[in-house]
Amino acid sequence: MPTIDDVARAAGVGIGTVSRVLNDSPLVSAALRQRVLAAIERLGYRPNPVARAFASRRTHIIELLVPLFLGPIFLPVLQGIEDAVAEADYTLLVRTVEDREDRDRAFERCCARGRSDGALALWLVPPAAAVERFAAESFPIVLLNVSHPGLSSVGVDHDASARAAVKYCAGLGHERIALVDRPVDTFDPASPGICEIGYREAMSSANLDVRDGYEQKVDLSQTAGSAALGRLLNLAEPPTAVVAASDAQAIGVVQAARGRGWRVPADISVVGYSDSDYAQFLGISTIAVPLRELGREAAEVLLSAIAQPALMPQTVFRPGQLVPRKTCAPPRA
Amino acid sequence: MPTIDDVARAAGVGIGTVSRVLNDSPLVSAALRQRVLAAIERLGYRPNPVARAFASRRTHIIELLVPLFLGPIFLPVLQGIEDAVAEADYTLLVRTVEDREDRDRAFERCCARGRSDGALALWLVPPAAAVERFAAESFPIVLLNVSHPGLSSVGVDHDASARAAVKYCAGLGHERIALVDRPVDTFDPASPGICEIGYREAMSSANLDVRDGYEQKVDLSQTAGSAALGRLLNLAEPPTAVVAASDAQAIGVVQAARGRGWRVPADISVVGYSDSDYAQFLGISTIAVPLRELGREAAEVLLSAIAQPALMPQTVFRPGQLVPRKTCAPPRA
DNA sequence: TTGTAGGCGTTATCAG
DNA sequence: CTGATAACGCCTACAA
Repeated sequence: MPTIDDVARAAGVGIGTVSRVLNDSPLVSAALRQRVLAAIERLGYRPNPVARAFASRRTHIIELLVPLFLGPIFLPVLQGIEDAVAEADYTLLVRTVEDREDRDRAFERCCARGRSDGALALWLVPPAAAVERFAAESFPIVLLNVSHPGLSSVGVDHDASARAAVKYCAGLGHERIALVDRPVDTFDPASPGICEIGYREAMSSANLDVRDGYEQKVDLSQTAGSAALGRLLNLAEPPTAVVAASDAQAIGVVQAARGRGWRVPADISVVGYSDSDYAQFLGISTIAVPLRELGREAAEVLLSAIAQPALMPQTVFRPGQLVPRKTCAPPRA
Repeated sequence: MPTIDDVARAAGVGIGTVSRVLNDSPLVSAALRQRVLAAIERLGYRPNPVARAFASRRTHIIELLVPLFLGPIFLPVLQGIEDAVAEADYTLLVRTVEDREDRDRAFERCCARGRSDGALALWLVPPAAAVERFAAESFPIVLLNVSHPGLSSVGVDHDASARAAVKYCAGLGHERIALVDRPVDTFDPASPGICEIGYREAMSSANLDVRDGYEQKVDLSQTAGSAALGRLLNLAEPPTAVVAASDAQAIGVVQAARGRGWRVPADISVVGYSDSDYAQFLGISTIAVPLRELGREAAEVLLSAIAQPALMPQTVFRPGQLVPRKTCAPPRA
């Protein structure tokens, strides 16, 4: 492997010049630039990224913390991130997170200054210790679809989504509308639900009661959705419509309902969240979320934070949009 | 950020000793090790990964080349890779590939010695130029679900899968069995189909004719599956069963069939490939592929190649397994 | 505009 | 076992 020295020698210039050419510095005469470029070509020289990172203290790498529960919505988000990152000549380091321990470890390591120039955490609440370190080392981090005081974040307005879903069901004539929510912090069941505020607001402004047990708070999985519906149907006055916090939950709800002999949407209506491929295939009414755009924007915010370390934390909220399909209908008379 | 020098000074030892402690070298007395560890703790020292990589010529990073068309099967594979990689204290660098150009660029860059210690390419045929460079620089690379002479690869035995699918349909009584295949090289439609050999073998050993137009070769998408079925149904003697090279294709086939008023499986049977979540939800009969294991094994092969550069290329084949569900039935009398 | 020298934080190779 | 010291390949003043 040729080094910058070999190139310099071959081109009959100093390594400074080669370095400048490599970094598109304007401080090189056209003639020398040509000679250097030719030498690079001739030798098949490729600058060593690690050495560059070491010397410049810039890895050109962004870390991505990805929980596995994202399922089918991960790919669109990843695409969006790539869209932004590719232009900036950055590369992605991915850490997958399966449980709480993973998450903490990932956040722990991710701040290893030098490993990357910044991090993007998807659907993940950072532990307090990590947040402190980020601040202390002014390590740029952007949260996606979660927010945290003092940190940049890009996400959907969950409460607005919940309001839209409830309003839609109420508009169809439903009065007993339940919520299958998820904790803000996936790994802390005790944390508040992401949609509960919006749900309550919408219920109250539609003059509807939030009955006991109508707020289920479970994880994003299909199984959890099924279980939640089971509990809902055991209520004295079971709901006629269910607003879920993920498409997977909604699918679980639909399956559990059918398993009990309820027809969807004739006997019960269901609204999912995200508009994943599943929702499309299965015809689940849902709230579409601009996943690819979200990914792109989050990456852009992070990249600008890297470029201008003094930047204040930014917060971007995007609206979701209701997509009526086949799982919602007026309640039975 | 404290450096190794700070630690050495704080512990009253040389940096060599600190380095040895960091790398679990046995050549340190228990006493000194304790002192060093204490100093590390006290200073909150964290070794700089880039400096380490630079000095040791080991990045502890593995690159992953991921085509976007993988869809829902990417996550299980990624999990498997993580399973293996996590133990070895490696990290993943991900490059997504959307089209042929992306692929070539990804393979081009991925060999930038120093960026990573090795690469894992999923469902991707490497361009000849890249293969040459890998050989020249003895850069470790493992192909997943694709094979290439001289390179390690881990994958499913596609021909065996096709044989199993055809045999299953034939066993149900089908005689007009068509194949919706995919090119070995996704970005080269002219390359042979991954399943065609197995398909032909199975047809011939079941004494069935491969009629004109019965071998469709398209991309992995649902749309492509629909289109292929359209062509199949326009044939003078349309098939009564279709073996597909992906679940997405199979779903497309089902949708197109229903769109034409054909019932599945009453009028036409369909077998998918991979056993993705989609296939489970939608009840598509398919060939299950051990995706997570595949990912783990591929990563393991790569890690061992990194550890022992002299190792010969390895090839691992795993069988798929037929999962009967709701899209196959005997043909109409 | 260009070349030179110093430094980035570790690892690894030596003597001791 | 331990401590200097020389790489590692590149960037970046600084001097020319």
